[in-house]
Parts: sequence; C-alpha cells; structure tokens
Amino acid sequence: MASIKDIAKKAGVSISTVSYALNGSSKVTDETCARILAIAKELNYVPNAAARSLKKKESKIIGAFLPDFSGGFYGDLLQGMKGTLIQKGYDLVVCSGPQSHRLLAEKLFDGALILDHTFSDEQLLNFAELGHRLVVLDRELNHPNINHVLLDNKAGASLAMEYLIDLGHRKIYVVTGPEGSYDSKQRIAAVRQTVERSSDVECIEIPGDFNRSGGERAGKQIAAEFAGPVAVFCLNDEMAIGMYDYISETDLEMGKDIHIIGFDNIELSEYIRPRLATIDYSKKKWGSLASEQLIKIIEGKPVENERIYVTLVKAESVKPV
Amino acid sequence: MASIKDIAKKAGVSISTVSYALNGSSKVTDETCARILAIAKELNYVPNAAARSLKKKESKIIGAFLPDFSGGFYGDLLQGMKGTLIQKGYDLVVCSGPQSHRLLAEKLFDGALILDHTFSDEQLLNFAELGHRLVVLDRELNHPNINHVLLDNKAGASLAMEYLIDLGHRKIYVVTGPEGSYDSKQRIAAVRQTVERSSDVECIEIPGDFNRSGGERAGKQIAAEFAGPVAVFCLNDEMAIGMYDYISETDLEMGKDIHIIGFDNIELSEYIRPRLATIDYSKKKWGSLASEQLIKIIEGKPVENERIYVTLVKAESVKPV
DNA sequence: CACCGGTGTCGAAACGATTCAAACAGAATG
DNA sequence: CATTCTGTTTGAATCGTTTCGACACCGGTG
Repeated sequence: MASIKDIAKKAGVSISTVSYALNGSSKVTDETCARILAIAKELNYVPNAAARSLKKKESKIIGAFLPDFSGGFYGDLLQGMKGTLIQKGYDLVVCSGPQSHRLLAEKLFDGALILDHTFSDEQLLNFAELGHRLVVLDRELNHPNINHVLLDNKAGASLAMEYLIDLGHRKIYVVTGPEGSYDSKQRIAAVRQTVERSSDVECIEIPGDFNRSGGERAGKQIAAEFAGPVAVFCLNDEMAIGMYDYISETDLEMGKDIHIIGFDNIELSEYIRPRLATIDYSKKKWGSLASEQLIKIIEGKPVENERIYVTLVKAESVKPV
Repeated sequence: MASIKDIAKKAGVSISTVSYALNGSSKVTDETCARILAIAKELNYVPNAAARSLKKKESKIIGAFLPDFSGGFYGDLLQGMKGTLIQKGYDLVVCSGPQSHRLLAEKLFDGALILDHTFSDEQLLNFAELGHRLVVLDRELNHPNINHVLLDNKAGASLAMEYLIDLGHRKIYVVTGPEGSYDSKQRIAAVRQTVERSSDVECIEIPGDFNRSGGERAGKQIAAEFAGPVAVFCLNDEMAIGMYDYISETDLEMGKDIHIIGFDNIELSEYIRPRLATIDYSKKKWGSLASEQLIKIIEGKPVENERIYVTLVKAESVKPV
C-alpha cells in the first residue's frame, strides 16, 4: 500500500508538501498540488486511518453499541443516527457484545452512542472520566462528557394502562423487563402509579426479560391461571410476540381471552394478527437526536438532556371487556 | 489518557520493558511485571488502538458491510459472524452505506465481509489487489485475497417454481430483484430453466428491487391484470411482504386469488397471515462460514469457495389450484 | 581468573501521518 | 545593493506502540 512517503519520492518533493497538498492547504502551488494529486491517484493512495488518528487524535468515527444485532427494533434507530452523523462528517459503525467494549476503551471512536445494558454505569462514568464522549439511551448518567436522550417511559406506561382500564379491564398482568433495566423500572413505576389511582384494578407483575422467551414464560403462567378474560401489558413488544407464540398453541385467543398491549411498536407488531396495540415513538428521531447531542459534546457546545415523546397505538389485540 | 510512557516513568523502567510486561513477554521478571501491571491498572491504562495497529499492521477487527441496517434479515447473519470471529480473537463491527467505504480503504480492518451491492466488483478487486482480505456473500469474484460464500440460488429458485407448478399453477408471475444483483440473476436463470422444462407454464417477469416498495408495485400490476387465480414468486421475502401490504387493501386475497412464495425466510414471514411459503437457509451458518473463510485467508491458509444449501418452506400462502 | 551463556533491561528505530518553525527563492522596496 | 516581504517548500518532532539489537549483570565453567 502506497504511503505519503512513496508519493513524495515519486514527486520529488518533501513529505510535508505532500501532506499539505493532500489536505488541500493553500500553502502549496496549484501546479505542485495537481502533480501530487495525480501521482496519489496513480499509486492508489489512501491515507492510513491508524496513522491519521494517532496523530490527530480523532477518527471521525462514531460507535453505536447495542446489546445485539437482532431485529426490527434497531434498524430505524441506526438509520436516524447514520443520517445525522454523515451530515456532520462522521461515520457510524455498530458494535455489540461485551467483547467489543475494548473498541470503546481503545479510543477507536470519537464518541459513542450507547443502548446496551452490558455496560455498567460505573464503566461508562469511568470512560467519561478518561475523556470519552458518550450519549446514553438507556439510563440517566450525569457527567460533563455524557448526555442522555431518554424515552418518556412513564407517559407511555400510563397511556397503556389507562387504555386497558378505560376499556373496562380490571385484572391486568404486567410482564416486566430484566432487573437492572432503567426502562423497565421507569415503566413499572408508572404502572404502579396508575394502578394506585384506580382503586378496583388488580395488577399482577410477572418478571420478564424483554426477550421473546420471557413473553412465552409469562404466557404459560397466565394460561395456567386462566379463569376468564384478562389484560396484559408487556413492557416491550418482543415479549408480547413471545406471548402470541405461546398462546397460539393453546385454545385461548389473543384479543378475546387475553387482551394485550406492548411497548415499542416494533415492525413485527404491525403484521401479527390480531394487530398488537402498543406504545409508539420515533426511533429514527431518537437516533438522530442522540447523534446531534453527541456531536455537540464533541464540539464542545452546550447540551441539554432530551426526551422522546410517545403515543398510544390502539389495535385489535385489546377489546372492551 | 495514560500512555505506556506514563507507566514507564512511574515504574522507573524503560518504555520497552513496559511494553513487554503488558504483552506478557517472558523476558521480564515476574516481580517487575507485577509492579508494572499494578501501575497500569492504577492509571487506568488502555492501549491505544491507532498506535498499535499502525505499528503491528493489524487491528483484530473485521468489518461487515451491509446495504442497510434494517430488519430481521441481517440479525442471524451477524450473529453467525460474530460468534465465529470472537472465537478466533477478532471483533466485528458493522458498517453500511457508500460513505463507509473509506473505512475499508483506510485499512481500519484486518478483513471484511461484504454483502453490499454499493460496492462494485472493480472496487472490490482493486481493494484485494491492494492487499485487503475479503469474503463476498453476494457475488462471485476470483482473486487470491477474495473468497465467496454463496447461496445455492439456483436450487432455491427451482424448488420454489417446482412447488408452484406441482400444485397445478400455470400462470406464474416472477418479481425480480435489481438489475445488477447477482442473486437476482441466478434466481431468474433457474426460474427460466425450470419453466422451459414444463411446456404449459406461462411465466411473466416483473422487475422489482428487493424492497417492499417493489413488491407493492408488482402487486398493483398483478391486481390490475387480475383475471383468476395466479401464482407469484417474489425473488425475496421483502417484496412478498410489500405485496401483502398492497393486496390487503384490495378485495383480492392472498393464498386464494394470489398464491405467493418468497425467498429468504426472514423473520416476518413466519408471522404474516397466511404464512408465507419461502426458501429457507441458515443465515447464521452463512455468517459463520464466511467468517471462517476470511480468517483462513488472513492466516494464509488454503480456502475453497463454499455454498450454502437451501430448503423449501411450504405454507398457506400457496394452495393447490 | 578469563570466558561464556543466559536473563533482564534499555535505547532507538519504525509504522504513516500532521504540523510547527525554519529556510529558501524571488520580487519588491528603499 | 542590501533589506524586507510574500509565498512555497522543507526538516524535524510528535502521536503511542512494538521490536530489534545492544548491553550489563550474574553464576557457572574450564
């Protein structure tokens, strides 16, 4: 691979001149510049990322960290991030899993967007302390190098519960997320608040994991205890899908025996039948807002923590009692 | 951020000794080594990726290039890649879009897995010529630095067509992929071969784009020409979903007026109703096989081009005529 | 005691770029 | 003709690692 040195030799100029020419500095004559660029093209020259970021201490790359590469959930989010970042002159790469933490630590990126519970709060604060710029989407963290863009979980969960209650449901199962999840905690809190306000509602919490399998397990339990129509609020759509999967193999019927609402409005929710009621928000906007915040931090501009608003999606999976 | 130099100063040893200690070289005394490691921990030392890869000319990172971050299709594929690569001591990052080509060019990765039509064949051959190691999943390319792992498109397309024909369908629309797509070309070729073998089949090709919108357009055309039950082979599931979307707004019925089969068996296909008949293959295996090949190339071991086998998934979207 | 081999440590070069400050050439000025 | 200025080019240092070859030290050997 040709380096700047090869170009310099071939052009009979110094390395620094080549560098200036390549970077379009006005210092070098148009003629020299043209000659150097021609030679660069001829030699198939591409700058070496490692060398450049070693010297400049920036890579113009942003890392997005997700818990996994699965499914419809992250597509829009990433698209939102990508669009904004490209516009600001940055590239986006996506990483997943604890093994990839090193990529963050080793300063491969100019900043990172985090929606990944495999990072602990302490880890992230530690990274921030070492100078890494972060935007977190799944927790609240206060540090000058960290900003958070969060969903309005409480509004969403209240919306969902009120929807069920307004339609006359009085026995409501709530399938929760994993212990440590900030989103789950927030949603649970709002559920409890809403239930407290209406005296005659029976609310039963079932621990889940935000995955399909958790929804299946919960479905199993609900089916076993079944004694007449019930409502279920799955704290995310994935678990709702899991519950559909399980219930479809019993003689219970979704939208009739079991009235269900999810949270997230993932792509699948629109296609399953009966269509899943859920809480919607713009994943694309979430991604683009988070990216904007990150760039602001990197550029040293002031930032405010932002919030993403949510709306209720009514559908046939929930009917009046 | 602490560097190796800071550690050296604090430990009162030379830079090289620190480097050896950090890399677990046997040259340095256990005692010195322990002291250095303690100081490194204390200073929150993390090696600098840029510096290391500049010197070592390797990053232990593999890039996966996809056309977009969307949907259920890539999840399993990436999981397959990730699993294998981790095991071999490499990390995986995912890139998308033409802007990200530079990441490949700038030698950020030790190798790349390519399933992305935004790269031209010439570009890839050029990269290979410059020393980049590639495995392509969406084309055939012959170069010592490139390996390909391809689907058995022809078998799949034949399987699909024969399924329709065996069930008595004689008028078959085929919705194709974009012009340049290798997969589309292969599938079309097999379709034509199959049709030639059975004299009384009428086969009408409609250009598509492998996206949902292409399926919608094709659905519109088919609905407009509708004059009794027909079969449709969408060359991928995405387009089939698009066709469902369109047809659901007409008074035609999938699985009755329009019998449809797709290709890829994406996650959604299992959930739409009537369930979509399709061609299945293990995306996870595809990813892991491709990764294995890539590592072999990097390590200079001999490789053979491999093929992924496919199977037919029968479902209610296709009924006998 | 001179010599040798092995161990542990160090200095310096190198990787490929950027960038500061110095050097230089040539034109313009006094 | 000496001086200053402007504009272009250059040398050298630097970023944070790795790694080669040199070197000093030590115990053992002949």
